Amino acid sequence: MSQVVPTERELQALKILWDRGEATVREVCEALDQRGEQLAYTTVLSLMQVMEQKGLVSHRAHGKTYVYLPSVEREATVTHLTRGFLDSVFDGAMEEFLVHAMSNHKISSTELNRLETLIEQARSRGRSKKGGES
Amino acid sequence: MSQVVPTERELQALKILWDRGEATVREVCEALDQRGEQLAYTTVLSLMQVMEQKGLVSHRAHGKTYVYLPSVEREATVTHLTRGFLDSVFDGAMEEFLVHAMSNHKISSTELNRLETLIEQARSRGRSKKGGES
DNA sequence: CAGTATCTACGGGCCAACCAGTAGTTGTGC
DNA sequence: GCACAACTACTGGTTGGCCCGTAGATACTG
Repeated sequence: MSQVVPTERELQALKILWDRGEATVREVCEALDQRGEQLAYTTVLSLMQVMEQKGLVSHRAHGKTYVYLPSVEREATVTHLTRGFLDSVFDGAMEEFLVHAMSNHKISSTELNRLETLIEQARSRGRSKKGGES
Repeated sequence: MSQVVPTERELQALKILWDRGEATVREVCEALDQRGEQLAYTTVLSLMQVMEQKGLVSHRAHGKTYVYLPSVEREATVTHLTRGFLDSVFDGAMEEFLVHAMSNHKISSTELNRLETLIEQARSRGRSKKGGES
């Protein structure tokens, strides 16, 4: 099961589907256009077909056109990608990442405040939360 | 110049070089072995050659063997990889990442405490620290 | 009906990453 | 010198991601 991990392009397409709920090839194509990625229509079509084959999206027919919708959840996918990143770059240590992020002034003071709030929330949630698996 | 970004395998090799300072192909090969990655000697050799060509490492001759050393800094490389990840997954928003990380109980309470400390440090550094670019 | 527009299906080309084998070189021991 | 061991150089093969063109089906228009 282990969730197929989307490639860069596939992720871009997924984002569009997640935002809209569903979309035709044409719509994905245009949305990509607006984000500065100009691709031939058939290129996007191929992308969707590959993604469907991977189980990332599914489609239903509306007239002669296909309407694609995501079949993986945004949260789960992002979690997967994040874990992969942390594993490969920081040997899985989230803390290492945070240390790195902090010491690189990538975070504004506004975000620091916001971060503290998040920590508080995480603490209170920590009580009731259940442990899943890897 | 925009720094060449290492692939997964290349990153593994770089980590070994960063840890040791320098290493021969044989040593990299064995280090990889210990981390569960069994690769033919010539495969690792090829890897190093490609990396050198990319400017990720350099070598000096010691007898008939080459001793490789990293020519990119760990910090810079990690920063690059991190930025790439944040851009592609979170549209560059570090905060989004943190929100995601927090709400997924990936962080233990011990780490939460540690994180608070980091925030404090970041605040005090924020004063004296100078901003770089971008 | 003829023409046009739009969609899907399929196939192929290109390139980077990855893996490894073979050949050639060099050093060492006897 | 000769055999052997270890190293580098070079070449090739496989895979996956990415991009797109052509062909075939379908619907719409005058």
